[in-house]
Amino acid sequence: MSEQRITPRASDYSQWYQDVISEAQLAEPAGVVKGCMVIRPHGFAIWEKMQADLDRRFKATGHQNASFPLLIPMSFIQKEAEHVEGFAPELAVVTHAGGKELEEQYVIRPTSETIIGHFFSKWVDSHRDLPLLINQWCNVMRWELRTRIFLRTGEFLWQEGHTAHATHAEAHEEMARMLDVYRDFAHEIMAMPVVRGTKTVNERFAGAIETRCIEALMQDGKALQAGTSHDLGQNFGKAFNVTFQNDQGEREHVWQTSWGVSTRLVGALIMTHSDDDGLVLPPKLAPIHVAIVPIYRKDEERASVLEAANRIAAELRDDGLTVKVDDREGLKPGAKYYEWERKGVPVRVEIGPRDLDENAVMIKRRVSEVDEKGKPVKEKLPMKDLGVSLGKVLDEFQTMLFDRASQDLRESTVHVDTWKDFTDVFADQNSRFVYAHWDGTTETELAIKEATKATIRCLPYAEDGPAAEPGTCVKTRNPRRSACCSRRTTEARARRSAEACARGTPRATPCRGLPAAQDHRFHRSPGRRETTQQQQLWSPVLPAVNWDRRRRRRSGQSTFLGGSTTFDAKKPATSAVAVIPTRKASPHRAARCRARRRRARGSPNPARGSGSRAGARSSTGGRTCARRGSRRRRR
RNA sequence: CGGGGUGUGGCUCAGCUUGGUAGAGCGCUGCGUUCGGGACGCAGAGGUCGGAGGUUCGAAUCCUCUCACCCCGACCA
Repeated sequence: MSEQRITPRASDYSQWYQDVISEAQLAEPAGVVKGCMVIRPHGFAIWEKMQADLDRRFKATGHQNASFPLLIPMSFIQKEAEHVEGFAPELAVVTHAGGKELEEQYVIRPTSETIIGHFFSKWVDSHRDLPLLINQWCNVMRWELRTRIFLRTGEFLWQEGHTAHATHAEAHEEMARMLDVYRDFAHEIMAMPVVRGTKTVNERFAGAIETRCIEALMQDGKALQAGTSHDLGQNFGKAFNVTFQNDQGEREHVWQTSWGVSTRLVGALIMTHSDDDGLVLPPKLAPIHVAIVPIYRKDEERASVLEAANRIAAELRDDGLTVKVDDREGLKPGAKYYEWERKGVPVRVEIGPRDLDENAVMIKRRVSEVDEKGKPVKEKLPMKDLGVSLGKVLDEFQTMLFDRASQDLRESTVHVDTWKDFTDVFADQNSRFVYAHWDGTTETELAIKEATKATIRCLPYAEDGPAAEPGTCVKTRNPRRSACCSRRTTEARARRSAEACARGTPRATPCRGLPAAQDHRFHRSPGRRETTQQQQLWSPVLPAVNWDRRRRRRSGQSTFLGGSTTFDAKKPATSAVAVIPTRKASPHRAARCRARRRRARGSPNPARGSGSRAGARSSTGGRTCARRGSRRRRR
C-alpha cells in the first residue's frame, strides 16, 4: 500500500477530484485547445448511459430530437437584449471562412435559443402547431476564463430542450415538468439527491422570466447546479417574431421554455459518490457492472480458472450485465483489484482454485466494510444463479449510494436565523447548505456573497426544503421567505489545507448500512425501470440550495459591441475564429531565466505546485528523485 | 485584464546561477521467476531540450524576440 495515486479529499479536494478523473481515465484536459477537454472512452460511456435514460424520458414526455447549426449569425444573438448582455463576453466568433472575411460574423453556439427561435417562427402559424416540443443533443462553446474538467469547460456536451406553447400557463407547466424529469433522473439513475428551487432574479438565465434548477451538494459542502429549466415568457417569441393565430383568430406571440443538463452531470456524479480510492459509480450508470479477476498459480489452474471465468461471464452477460474478464498476464491480482476500484466498477468477482472446488465465487463491492484487520470485506456467492444474486447486489448498491448521499445531504444542511450563525457556517473555507430567510433584494444577495462567498442557490420547493414561512432576513432583518445558500462547487478557489475541508475527512466507516434487499432483478430492466422505490427512500427532510449564477453582468462591464471592437482592433484577419475577449501574450524567456537564478539562489518559489502531491510521488520514486524532490519542495 | 509560473523520452521531473556533445524514476518492449489486496531480476527501445535569431571554437545552459500551456485574482444561467 505504498503508492498514493489519489490525493485524499482531506488534503486537497480539488486535486482529489482531478486525480479521480485521471486515474479512472474519464477525461483529460485537451491541452492543445484551451479550456477544453477530451472525454475518454470510459467517461464517454457514462455520458452515453445518461443520454440514453434522459432521452427516453424526454420522448416519454412528448419531445422530439432535432439538430440545428453549430454557427449562429451574430445578429441573432443581438436580438434579445438581456441574452446579448449575458453571453457576449464568452462568445467565440467566426470572422473568416473560405479564405475571406465574412460579411456577417457567426458565433459558435453558446446555447441555441436564438437560432431555434428563428426556425420556430417559420414552423409555427396556428395554435394547431402548438405545443412544439423539441430537444437537441449537441456541443456548445462558452469561452470561460476558469475551467474545471466536466464542471466548466470551454466546450461541453449537453441537451437543450426548446418548446413553444399557446399559453403562459402551459409553458410554465412544461418548465416545471422538465425540472421534475431532471430530479427523477438524478435520484433514480445518478443516486444523487437534489433540491428543486427557483433562482433569484440575479441568478436567472439571460432572457428568462423565471429560472428553476436542481441543486446538488458535493462532498466538500459546496453546491453544484445540476440542471436548469427556464420559463422564457414571450421574450424570444417577440425577438424572433414567433406568432400564431389562436382559436379566436387573433395573432399572439408564443410562450417558450428551454431546459438543459450537460456533461457537468458527470462531474456531479464523481463528487457525489467517489472516495479516496477513486471513482464510485451507481450501477445504472456504470459502463462495466462486474469485473472478474481470475486467480491461479500453475498452468493447469490457469486453464480451469479462465474457463470458469469466461463461462460465468457469458452467463452474466445473458442476464444483461456488462462484464469484463481481466485475464491480463503479468499483473498480480491485487494490482487488478486496485485498478477496477479506481475505475468505479461496482462489483468485483474473484475466481480461484478454492472457489472452483466449492462451486462458489468471492465478490467485493466497490464500497464495503473493512474487517478488524483493516481488510475489505468480501462475500461468498454460489455459482448457481450468480446473475440473480449479483443483480440483487447491484440493486442494493444503487440504493445504498442514494441513501448515503441523502444522509450526507441531511447532515450538511443547517437552518439559521441569525447573521452570526450564518457567517459561522462559512467561516474559513467551509460550506454547507444553509436555509435562511432573505429579504428578496439583489442588494442583500450581493452583500451576503461579498461577506461570505456564499450565494443564494435557490428558493426551494416546499417539498424539497422548509416550507415558506414568515421570518426576517438573516442579514437585514427585513421580513421574507426562506432561501438556500451555499458556496458553489465550481468556484475557482482551491482548498489547500486539510482543516479547510470540513467534509473532506475520510468516512469513519466506508459504508453505511446496506438497505434490505429488493425483490426485483437489476438486469431485468437496467436503467429502464420506472422506479418509485427510491423516491420512497428519499426522505424530503432537507436542504435547499443554491445558485446558478450566470449571464447577468452588471452594467458598465463589457458589452458585446465593446468586446467585439476590442477584438478586431487587436487581431486583424489572422485567424478564422476569434474570441472575445482576447488575451494578452504571456511573459517570455526572461522570466524563466529570472526564475532560474532565484531557484539557484535558494529562495522559495511561491507558485510551486502542490507539495503534498510531489512528496507522495517522490517517496516512491527513485533515490535521486526523492532526494531532489524533497530538497526543492522544502524550501 | 492584473499577478505568478512552466515548456527537456509516453508521464513526473533533474541538469541552467558557473557553456563542453542529455540524465533519473515511473511507464513501455523481451525473457525468466512470481500470482487470494498494488511483484522482482536481467536485457532493451525511446529525446527536434517549445520555436526563431544572436553571442561563442562549442548553447538545454548566456542574450533578444516569439509561441503555448498552467496557477492565483478578476470574471463566471
